[in-house]
Amino acid sequence: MPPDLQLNRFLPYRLNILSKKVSLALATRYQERFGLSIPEWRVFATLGQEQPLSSNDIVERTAMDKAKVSRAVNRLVAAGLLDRQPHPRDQRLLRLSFSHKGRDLYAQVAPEALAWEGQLLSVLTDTERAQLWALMEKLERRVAEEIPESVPLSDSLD
Amino acid sequence: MPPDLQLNRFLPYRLNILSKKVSLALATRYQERFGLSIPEWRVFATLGQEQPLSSNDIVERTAMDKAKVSRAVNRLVAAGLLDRQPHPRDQRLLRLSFSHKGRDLYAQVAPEALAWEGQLLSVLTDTERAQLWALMEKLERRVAEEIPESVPLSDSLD
DNA sequence: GTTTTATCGTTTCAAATGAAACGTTATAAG
DNA sequence: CTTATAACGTTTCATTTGAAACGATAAAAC
Repeated sequence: MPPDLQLNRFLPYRLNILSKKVSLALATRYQERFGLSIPEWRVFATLGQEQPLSSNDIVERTAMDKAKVSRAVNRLVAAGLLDRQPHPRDQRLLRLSFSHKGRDLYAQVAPEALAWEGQLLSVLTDTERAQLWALMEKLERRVAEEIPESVPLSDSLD
Repeated sequence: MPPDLQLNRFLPYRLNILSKKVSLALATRYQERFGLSIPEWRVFATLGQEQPLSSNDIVERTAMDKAKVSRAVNRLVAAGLLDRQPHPRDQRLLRLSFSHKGRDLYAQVAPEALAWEGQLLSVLTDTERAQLWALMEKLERRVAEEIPESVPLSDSLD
């Protein structure tokens, strides 16, 4: 008798597919309209939260690989969207922040991302949205207990 | 005034991180214990649902790239876990199914995956689990409407 | 029946990835 | 002070990735 593993009722599987679809749908938009790759968008949006940040801050906040962050930052700096300055007290750190151009772009991108999310969430009631956040937080806390010591969250987990 | 995009309340971002963490936690287990890579596990688990399947069936069911499926299938066949036979009526198709060894391995892996999922879901009540599935299904249907025509779901969506 | 056209799975190749090594700077230990 | 250890960000390099080209088969159009 085979074990009853119903894949479409298996959380890791469904979560992966949902996450991919959501990322793709969104990525298609800002790729086409703003020329940002996914890693670039992640870095950019993270800086929208708080500035300045070091590369390592961004690694921690996004669960991205540090090499990937380094490359995304370089592209953003080259594109004139970020300023990169040495930290005055610790020369190992970078102080990353929006350039003027970056701030302008963020002012365009962020509302659009929010609007898109709003469309997506429009299928849920307020109660359901609250449930969704609560459930995701519970799961995230639970799975955090399981993850072996600070293993980097690589991309190719599919 | 900056647009208020709170990243940790932004669904695509949180979904991505949760999905990564879940996949990683699980992957670590079957990688170490059974020597299966993530793509291999996906193919393997899909065949656990239904047999025989063609490579293309697996592509559709898993949202994986067809080149990746092709490579994973080859490794599984080489490892003696799958049988690959030509389809009698359509020579383009493969008939993939578990070998004897594959069936044995599945009998080991599947219960373990289910048990692990059970541990993860143990933080949720029955009601909450039902909510989770309902919410995910709503979101998935909604996002499916947004996805441009049959764009493949690539891996590097992060 | 012959000629498109489409489908399946593999292979190719350029790009992306991430683990490890590296140079640099800071901190801790001696 | 000097040496050893740690942290930050970049670079290197082998591997993985996936878009596109491909060969082979089947279906559709003519």
